[in-house]
Amino acid sequence: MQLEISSFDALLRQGGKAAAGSHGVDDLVSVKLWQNPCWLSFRINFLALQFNEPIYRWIEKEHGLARPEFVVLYSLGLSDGLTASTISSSSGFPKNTMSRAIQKLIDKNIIRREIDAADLRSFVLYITDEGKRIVDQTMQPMVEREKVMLSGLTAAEKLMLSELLAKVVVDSPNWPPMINIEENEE
Amino acid sequence: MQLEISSFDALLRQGGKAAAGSHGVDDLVSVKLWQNPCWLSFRINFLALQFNEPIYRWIEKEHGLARPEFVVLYSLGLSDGLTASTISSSSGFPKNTMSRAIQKLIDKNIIRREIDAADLRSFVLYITDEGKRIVDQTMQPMVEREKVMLSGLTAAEKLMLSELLAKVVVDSPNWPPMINIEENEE
DNA sequence: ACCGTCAAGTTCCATACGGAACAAAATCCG
DNA sequence: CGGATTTTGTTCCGTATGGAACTTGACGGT
Repeated sequence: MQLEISSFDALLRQGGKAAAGSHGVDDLVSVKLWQNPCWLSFRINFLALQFNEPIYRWIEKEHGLARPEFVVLYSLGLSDGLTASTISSSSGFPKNTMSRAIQKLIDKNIIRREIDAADLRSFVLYITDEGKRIVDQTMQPMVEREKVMLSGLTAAEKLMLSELLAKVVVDSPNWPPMINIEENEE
Repeated sequence: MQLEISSFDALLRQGGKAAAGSHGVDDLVSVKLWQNPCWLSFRINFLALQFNEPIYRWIEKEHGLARPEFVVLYSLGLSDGLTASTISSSSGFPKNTMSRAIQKLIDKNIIRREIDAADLRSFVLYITDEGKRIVDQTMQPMVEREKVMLSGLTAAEKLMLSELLAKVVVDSPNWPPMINIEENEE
């Protein structure tokens, strides 16, 4: 069965092609940009990679923290006093990976853990001064990397992009969970 | 050292907050949306996850293909006759991971490999009929997932988002490679 | 108050992952 | 031409990963 491609869908995935020309970008990247029914996921994944790869490589080298560890640390930097499961669900990492990361951070005195009197199963996590220091030192390269990635956009375009992405994220709780597109086999 | 936050940066990361309200979205997600100096990377990574997680779970279950395998297959579906290294560099997966994925796909008769007479080191990869069948069957859920994710945007907004993301991707070859933010230690 | 169910974290274990070393072929360059 | 260098792809190997089972505590209903 061939998919029907509406002309608007075609328009969508060609978005911005006219203005782009063929500057420097890799051949296969071009194809994935302009001849790809899944334009959104490619672009998002590509950009995520462009951010994550250098940043996490640098953090690993500079501070000895793997990605799951840094995710925990960064989350606490934004909002101290979280629990493991909260961080797990907001970040998409499974809870056992988070559990190990938390252990390592505690061993390194980067975070600290207190028993939650209200729920003896869970612990509340707090960032230490050492942890705050690391967050401060990593924030600069991260912000800088984002700035570089956005340097091709005008101020108005950056604002527009920020708004559109936020709007999609905010809408995410409304999406159906995509359990079994085809329930009808087996 | 505290970072200087310009008022435009603050505006940027608050992009779209007024219109959003506080609908359903998780507490920590809210914080990461609105109180996060790295608004771009969070939003991008969050959305990538929302796409990848259900899709790759479904592909694994339905077709027995892991993510690196499917990346190879999908790339060939868009542009047949690629080499391993091309796919590796465009996707961000290391070449040994791609190598293994290619082996598995060949074993499963999903792709096929021919010697490149012009360069005896490399192989040219082609998708088989079975491979085409799988691509056809997976395209529908993937496109559908994107459609769902974008359902909160108007047609004009979708087009704008597509253009902005494409523009950033096209600009990526111009970014400095971020080798050693601070060259001056060790 | 008790029992079944659910939620938070940990541990176990098989496997996938990716860095590094490697072999073979192409390319560069004097 | 011939040796140094780069590129392509594979293999090796230690480690991180994430599914599943498990422990402990909370919760809901009767």
